Amino acid sequence: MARPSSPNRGKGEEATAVNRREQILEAAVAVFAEHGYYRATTAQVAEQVGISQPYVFKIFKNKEELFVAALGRAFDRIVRAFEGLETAGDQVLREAIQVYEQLMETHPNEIILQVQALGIRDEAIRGAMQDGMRKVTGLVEGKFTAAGLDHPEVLVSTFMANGMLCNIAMSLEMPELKPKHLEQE
Amino acid sequence: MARPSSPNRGKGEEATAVNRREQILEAAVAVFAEHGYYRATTAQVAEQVGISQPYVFKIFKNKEELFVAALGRAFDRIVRAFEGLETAGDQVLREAIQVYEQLMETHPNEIILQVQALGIRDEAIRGAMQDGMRKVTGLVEGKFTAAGLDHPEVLVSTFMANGMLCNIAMSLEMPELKPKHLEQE
DNA sequence: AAGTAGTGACTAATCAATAACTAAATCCGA
DNA sequence: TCGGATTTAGTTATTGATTAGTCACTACTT
Repeated sequence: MARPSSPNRGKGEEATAVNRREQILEAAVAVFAEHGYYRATTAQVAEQVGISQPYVFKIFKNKEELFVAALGRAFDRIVRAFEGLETAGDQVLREAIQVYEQLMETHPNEIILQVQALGIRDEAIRGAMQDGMRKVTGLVEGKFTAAGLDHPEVLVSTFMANGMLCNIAMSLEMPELKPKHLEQE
Repeated sequence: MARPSSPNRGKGEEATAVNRREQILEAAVAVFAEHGYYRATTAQVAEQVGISQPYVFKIFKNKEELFVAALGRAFDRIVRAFEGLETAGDQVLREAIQVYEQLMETHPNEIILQVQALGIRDEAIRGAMQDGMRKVTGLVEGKFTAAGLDHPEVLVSTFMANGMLCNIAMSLEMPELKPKHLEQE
């Protein structure tokens, strides 16, 4: 009784394992962001995709692996976004902020996921979080250095601190917490 | 069969409801910090205090209330610490940093608790977190203003951002993430 | 006939929360 | 000052719900 709703589907949306994986990940991001890792259930993820709950476990070994994959996806997007930075001089800083602000608007759930991962006491999840943070920090430092900025380490640290405060402001729904700079927009 | 281990206890440690409450809160901070809100069990908290699991529910209505109380305790300590700030001029900034660093050393579990609370999707807990953040931000802004600093809002925002990055660095066990300032220690 | 994509039914474990109880301390009126 | 009532501090036993994860199966497709 596979795919009862589409006995002859369009060629663009074959139900391959690969795009099921993507669908599940997308649903997982939304469900985890809404309810948190522990309260979110695999049944909710399955429901959002329109598959049965056990099928989730055919694609992902367990819930932890699903979360780690969803988190990895979120970090991949950030990395891809920052990889686009090419501007030289201190204009790169403004551009980096803009890129991140764009990301927060288009993929808020992936930001929420990160904030959640900060506090989850689970080896695999913490490991994924450490990896992600290291990648982002390293990448941004490379871009700041390439742009010829002085004290890139300090600037990256400040950038990360303000980025994190943005994430937190969003997660807590406290817009007043968002970073305030001297240069007003 | 109450208090089987101490039929005649020392007068300094009467098992009143009030100090049981304190004992439970202290254990809760430790247990929540180690395992996270959802993985931590009320049985673990009880065990650490040396009481039965159901007794926890005689003192706290439910697990959520226990966590909220533990979180409140953590914020109270931060507030008390910052209330001590009296220095004038931009020296107050250095002092604030020092006070917070002291706190992180003496009460790391309360810091971990806060990072966890950032990501917990629960109305009461989020509310407590918002309250705490507002109190701290307001208090620090008052102190910075009283010290005669220019642009206190910007300085507070930067201070909070760096403080949060410290918290995150601790929670993720990534010391390399700690804020880097220009003025080296 | 073999692989791919999927399901329905179930289970095993975990845990917050409750109910029903007891043992000691303290109070208090005759 | 004796002994019953009440309060305080705690316990044991249990349960009700939830939910990750498994198993055995089916139906298309190639």
